[in-house]
Parts: sequence; C-alpha cells; structure tokens
Amino acid sequence: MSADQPFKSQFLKTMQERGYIHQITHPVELDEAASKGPITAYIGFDATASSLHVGHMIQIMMLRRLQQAGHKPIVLMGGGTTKVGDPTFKDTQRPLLTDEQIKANIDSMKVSFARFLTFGDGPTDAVMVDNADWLDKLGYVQFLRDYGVHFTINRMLTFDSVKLRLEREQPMTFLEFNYMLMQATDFLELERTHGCVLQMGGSDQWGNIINGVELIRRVDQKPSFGLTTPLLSTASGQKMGKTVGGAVWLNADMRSPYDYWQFWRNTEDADVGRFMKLFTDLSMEDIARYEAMQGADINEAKKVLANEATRMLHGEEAAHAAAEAARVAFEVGSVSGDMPTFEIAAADLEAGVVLAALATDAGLAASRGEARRLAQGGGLRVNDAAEADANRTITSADLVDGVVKLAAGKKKIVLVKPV
RNA sequence: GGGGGAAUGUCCCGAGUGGCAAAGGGGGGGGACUGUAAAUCCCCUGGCGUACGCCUUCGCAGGUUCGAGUCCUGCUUCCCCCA
Repeated sequence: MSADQPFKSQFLKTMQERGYIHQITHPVELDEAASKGPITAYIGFDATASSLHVGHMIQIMMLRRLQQAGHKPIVLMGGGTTKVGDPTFKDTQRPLLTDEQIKANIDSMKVSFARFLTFGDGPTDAVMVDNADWLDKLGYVQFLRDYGVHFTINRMLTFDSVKLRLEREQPMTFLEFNYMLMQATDFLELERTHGCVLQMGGSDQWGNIINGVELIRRVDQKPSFGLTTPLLSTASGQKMGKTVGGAVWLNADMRSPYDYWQFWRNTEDADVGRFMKLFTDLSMEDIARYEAMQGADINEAKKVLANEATRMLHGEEAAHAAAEAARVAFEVGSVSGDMPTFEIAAADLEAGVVLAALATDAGLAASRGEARRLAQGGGLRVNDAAEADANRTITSADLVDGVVKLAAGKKKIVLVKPV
C-alpha cells in the first residue's frame, strides 16, 4: 500500500503509477505472486440494470490492466445476489428482478465487457461466471455449518458498513448481515474452481473482500489477496459519473457514443491527467505532456481523453463521428447527423406541434411544465435562437436543412427530423 | 408483553401555528462570466392548461370540521426505554 517500496510485478507497478490502488491486504506477498507468473483475479458486478455505466469503468479497467500484464481476469456477475435484491437501499423496496431479467441483463452487460477484455479459454483469457450457479444451491444448515462457524458476530460488528448503520440507528436486516458471508463464499468458490487469488473492488468493498480472504485462509489454508480502488470523485468533490441527463450508460442503445464522448469532454481541468491514467491506455509519458497543459489549451487534452475513452468502448469510427459532431456543434455552431435525433411524423410537423410538447417528447425536458420553465429561463433554443414562449407551435416552416435543432442549455441538443 | 417517539413535496435531509402547493438546505436544471472546465452570482425545481384556473401530494384507512400535513380513531413500518 505504501508507495515507498516499488513493486516488482508489472501489474502492481502499473496499478500504482496509474492510481488504482487504495488498499492492498498483503502488498509484498501479492507482488511476489504476481511477479512469479500469471495469477487469477476477479471483480463482482451486480446484474440490476441492463447496462453498465461509467461508474463501473474503473473496475473494468482494472481487469483490463490485469490482462494486459499477463494475468487472468474473472468477471463475476451477481446473478444470485441480485435475485435477493440489494438490501442497502432499504427505503425504496426495489421490485425484485425475475430470473429472465437477470439473465438478459447479464447478456447485455457482456457486450461492454467484451470491448475491454479478451474472453476465451486461453490461460490469460477472461471468463465470466455467475454466482447464482453456486449460491442457488446453498442449503441453509449446510451453509451455517460450513461457513457460519468462521465468522464471529463480534468481528462483523466492527465493520464500517455495519457500524455506521448502527450508529445512525438505521435498521440492518439479518439478510443484509448475511450478505458479507455470501460474498465471502464467492471468493472461496472461485479460489477452488479457478485458482483465483485476488479480489478487487471499490473501497466500500474492503470489508467484504477481507472476509473472503479470511475465509479462504481458514477453510483452505491458502493465501489470497484483496485490492481496493480509491473512491472516485471529481476534483471539485462531486461524485463521478453523472452528467446532464442522468446515468452515463455504456451500452450504445442507452447512451449514444456522442453523449459518451461529451461526458469525457466535460471533465474538470484538474481531473484530466488522473482520468487519462485510469481510463485510457495512453502511456505515462504522453499523459504527462497533456497534464502539463495550462488554461484553455487543456481543452485539447480533454478531446484526447474523450477520443480514447470513446474509441475503447464504441470503436474508432464512432469516436471519430462523435468528435466531429462535437466540433461541428460547438466550434462551427452548425449541425451534424451524429447528434442525437428525434423522429416525428411529417404530417404532425406539418400540422404544427406545441414547442413545450415537442421538447418534452424529444427528451429535453421531463414535463411540459419543465419545458416552459426552461423557456422562460432562456434555456430553450430553436435553431440556435432562444425561445421564451414554449407555447408557440413548431411547423415544417421551422425546418432548416431538413431538421429543427432544439437545444436545452448549451449542451443538450436534439435534431428533430420528420419522417 | 408494557411505555415513549418517528414517518413530510416518491432524489435526499428537513421546518411546519387548522386556511398549505407546504419554510430552509443539499442535489438537479437554466442563465451570466469563461475555455463545452472550476469558482462565483442570478433564476427555476409536483402535473395539466395560453390564462382567472383545475388536479394530485405530507406512511395507510376512516372520522371531526366550511376547511386537516396539522385534531380524533384504527392499522402498518421503524427507533428508544422497560419486561
């Protein structure tokens, strides 16, 4: 964990210099193991949504670094744990997902993983597993006898996740309390079936990861390791990952490559270097050059960051198109076909549509009232002209080059196209 | 089992005297300034309607009242104390 003694293994060296490491259970031993030969490591992902989002990127990138350094990554999908439902959000009882939904989610997420990892049967090829495969089969009594004996309540109560809850006098259910045991058995299972020796995750997972390490040591008398990443926030203290218009999904059908590019383009100055290290494959030397940029020049670095990040996820072509669309939109002030579009029946447009309704349907506002407020505040623009009256009708007379350009604020742009 | 508290604008925290679309934050959105950044300042933040307006909201279900987030009854969930 300390930066004082340099790591020997390529993997940890990279991890450290690029800023992925927050804590490691046994840094020296892990370094030793990783420098001797290929090791296997895993990260767990929930299957609650049909797409991963940028918040998952740091984890995905860790697995990528692992594979790049000649080791074997395992993607653990929480098919089993998702079935129970994450109890952390106790306020809103989230509707439980069906087996089919979970399966569909996993399939859908796999697409994104495949952009960053090479899957297959080779020694360093990534594999994907689903903890439903073993959690579903657990017998309660058997589970208690096999694993329950290795956990003391005394210790479990010392974990931050539990302690915080108790201090705030918030309820913690027994189910939730058992969660850490289930996660620990995941690690044990992977250690036995795949020879997995390392679990990685966000810093909030530290306690859970330790439990797994501990369990393996007690049950199988084998060493294993845990590594966590720092909590990612922007330089100004915001939680990383949100943007105008909600979650930044990785799947192209949920968030366009254009939006994804925009997300990275809007990175804060102070974060550019850090994000480049974490989210691109650029060399440390290149990054150092970009990091040195000052003032407005740093915008060039942001473009590079956006290009690289988008290229990895959506491919070279999509990245180019997104960059070009952005250039046209912001630097030329014109329109480009790669901007998000909203299709409307030509007949409807011919007849005329109330602007507030159109802006709402096109996704620029959540309701007509919001569109009205937006217009009154001067944030709604039609063909680049601010329009304070959201009640005016938009007709085919407003078409410019075959589209009506609607914008909410400076960055949310939608082209309305008659079909 | 007994006693005492709590649930508020469906993003979160949180004030609330019988007249309340309901204080104040945070978060979010927009504008100004800039560099598609940060910081700062200003505006907005339940839905529908062009509008006097209508509708829906304060755990759930009833009741008192011209009128209830506010009073009464029952229920649900959570917290604390006693057993």
